[in-house]
Amino acid sequence: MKIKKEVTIYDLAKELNYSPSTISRALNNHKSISKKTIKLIKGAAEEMGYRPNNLAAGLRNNKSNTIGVLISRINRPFMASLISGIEETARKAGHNVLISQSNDKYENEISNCNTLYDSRITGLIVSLSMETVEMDHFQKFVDKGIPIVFVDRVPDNFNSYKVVIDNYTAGYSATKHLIEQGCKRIAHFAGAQHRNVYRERKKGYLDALREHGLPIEDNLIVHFKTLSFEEGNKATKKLLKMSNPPDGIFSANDTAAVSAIMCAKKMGVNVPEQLAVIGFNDDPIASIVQPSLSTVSHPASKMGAISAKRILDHSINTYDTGVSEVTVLGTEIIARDSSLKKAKVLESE
Amino acid sequence: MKIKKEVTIYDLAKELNYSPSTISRALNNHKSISKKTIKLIKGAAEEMGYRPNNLAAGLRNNKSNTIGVLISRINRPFMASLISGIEETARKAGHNVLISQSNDKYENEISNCNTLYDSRITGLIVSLSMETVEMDHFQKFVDKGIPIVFVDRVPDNFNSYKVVIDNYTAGYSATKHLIEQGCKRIAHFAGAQHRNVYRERKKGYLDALREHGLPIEDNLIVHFKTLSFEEGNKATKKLLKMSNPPDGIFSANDTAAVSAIMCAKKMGVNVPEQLAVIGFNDDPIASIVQPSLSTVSHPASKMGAISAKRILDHSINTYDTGVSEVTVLGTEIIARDSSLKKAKVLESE
DNA sequence: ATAGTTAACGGAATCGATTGCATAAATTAA
DNA sequence: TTAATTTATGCAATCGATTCCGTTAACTAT
Repeated sequence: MKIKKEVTIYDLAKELNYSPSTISRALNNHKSISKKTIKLIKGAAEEMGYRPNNLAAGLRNNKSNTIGVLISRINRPFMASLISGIEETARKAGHNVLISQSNDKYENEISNCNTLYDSRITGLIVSLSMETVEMDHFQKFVDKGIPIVFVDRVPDNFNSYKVVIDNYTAGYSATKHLIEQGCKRIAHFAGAQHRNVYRERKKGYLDALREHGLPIEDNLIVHFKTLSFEEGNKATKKLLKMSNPPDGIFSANDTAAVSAIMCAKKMGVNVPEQLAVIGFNDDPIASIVQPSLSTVSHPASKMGAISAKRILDHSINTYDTGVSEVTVLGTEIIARDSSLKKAKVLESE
Repeated sequence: MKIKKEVTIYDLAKELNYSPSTISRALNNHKSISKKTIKLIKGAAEEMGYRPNNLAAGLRNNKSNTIGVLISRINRPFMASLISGIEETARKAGHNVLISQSNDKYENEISNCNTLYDSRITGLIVSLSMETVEMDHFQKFVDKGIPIVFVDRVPDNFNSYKVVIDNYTAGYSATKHLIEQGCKRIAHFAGAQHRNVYRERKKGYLDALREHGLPIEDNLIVHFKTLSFEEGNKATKKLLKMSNPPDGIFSANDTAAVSAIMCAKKMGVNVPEQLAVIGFNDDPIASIVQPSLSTVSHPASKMGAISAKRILDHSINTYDTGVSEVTVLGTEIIARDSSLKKAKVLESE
């Protein structure tokens, strides 16, 4: 097959008897080109099927109008929504989005970091892998003045833009919600404690117990590796087999929370009467499981949009490496059937 | 803050007293450079923090080692898995992935198409928007010999690579499954008929009815716009209020199927005894809803991997525009509680 | 020992768009 | 009418990597 030759500004220049400079300026609406000429050139460009070469422009300007995204996994509801928010915002501003997933491996994060750097991205949006502790691989971005926005799973020891939710308050509120429903012995499904999100949620849980005069029992706090369905099942079974089992569970994610509900049902434990459950994220499964899962909703798409905006707004002038600008978004307790003991009581009256 | 200067092959050349050509060749393991020199140069490159500039290389070679992805929405389980598969495969081959979503709008699809083209992507992977009928916006890729892989939602009138599942057989099997479970009056939740996937699934449904001697009733076939939860609810309510309601539903997606189950339960209709339900996609909600939803599983991630491989394997030499190379993947019926009447009967014996 | 090969490397053009610095023409000011 | 601006455009360097042609120098074969 024949492969059509690329139409460049030089072709346009030759065709229209203008210099490439004029063509370039016209296409970019440069003020020193008359409106007449601009219209003429743009018309011809359209007609001749001219399409700008971003690689050439990018090389010249040393930037690619591309936002890099580095996350653990795409196929999680939260992450998919996050990316969706990033993509929408970026595209409206004429930017592209490069994605890469670390699969929660430190090594992959480093290698993806480099690849994204090599593409001369305008900025980087990161949600850290489960394993990441060292942050050296991000330094080259800082050195070059390329903005980094950490989202959700953010580092403690690295100054940069950050977009997070108030995990502490969310954990506190979720726990308080269970307490208000009459729970006295609340278990917690905790995630990896070196990741801010899980650590903060747990802190909120602990403080809520303390401030409401409830005892903290270590054997009611289960530390998960991945907060998976299987892990949740196992943990729930173990908890419910205790001589004095908990009457509530605050899970750091929905997956484990749903598994708890299903496990409890299978074991003949009533939810929420005997065991109230609240999760985190408001995944689609939360509203489908029965009883429907109370949870903490996470403005994922909005977080993506804000992160992208941070990059787009970033200007070399105002940027200062030493500063850590943190955006904290609010969350919302979604009270569904899995925790509403009181409502149930009222209902049956 | 100070912004570090980029380290280029020229810097390496000056530092090591080699020409840029040699540096370039060494970094690419060119055979005409001695192993000693390669080791020396690569060592220095590492030490000086050299990182290749993909924009420059891309401009020179007129390709960016980047795969473009154009889909309707990222935050759908199927799509997220698809992208995940693409990303993994692409990255292993040293390629990047640019994503863009059309939100099912024809206009967005066109504009995203252009933007991706401008980035000189190596190949394009597309799942068509709901609205798309005209295919002109893809022509420029063909003209330039850039491979396009259509996935899942593919065009009828455009020759290219295609990666799909056998929707007809899947629809046939799903319907047959309901018939085998004893259903006599099976309804169908159909999607937009100008999209191959929904059209084929319906065809399979119709043929299964015919071949099993069941009548086709037009009022049991509901055409959806988006197969949403709300639409599903409305449709189910209407069906179940009929004087002789259906005893089975084959839904073209899981969302609508789940809504049918929940609606039926609310109306006091037993699933699967009075109404057997089977969906499509095997979304996470399918195994969570109760009774759990029987469905057709879709190898989303694998489809992504295959699509990416198609692009990577593509060589200008073997490519011919006139040919349409279609890869058809198999699906699997996942029989869960929402359709297993017989198993239930056996269980209660 | 001499022609013929091969190994190892350098020169310089090239990819396409951008932009600082000229320049010519047109307009305005004085 | 002439100098001073303003307007519209062109020239040529530049971004960083690649690659087609050389060119040496070392090596091999006869």
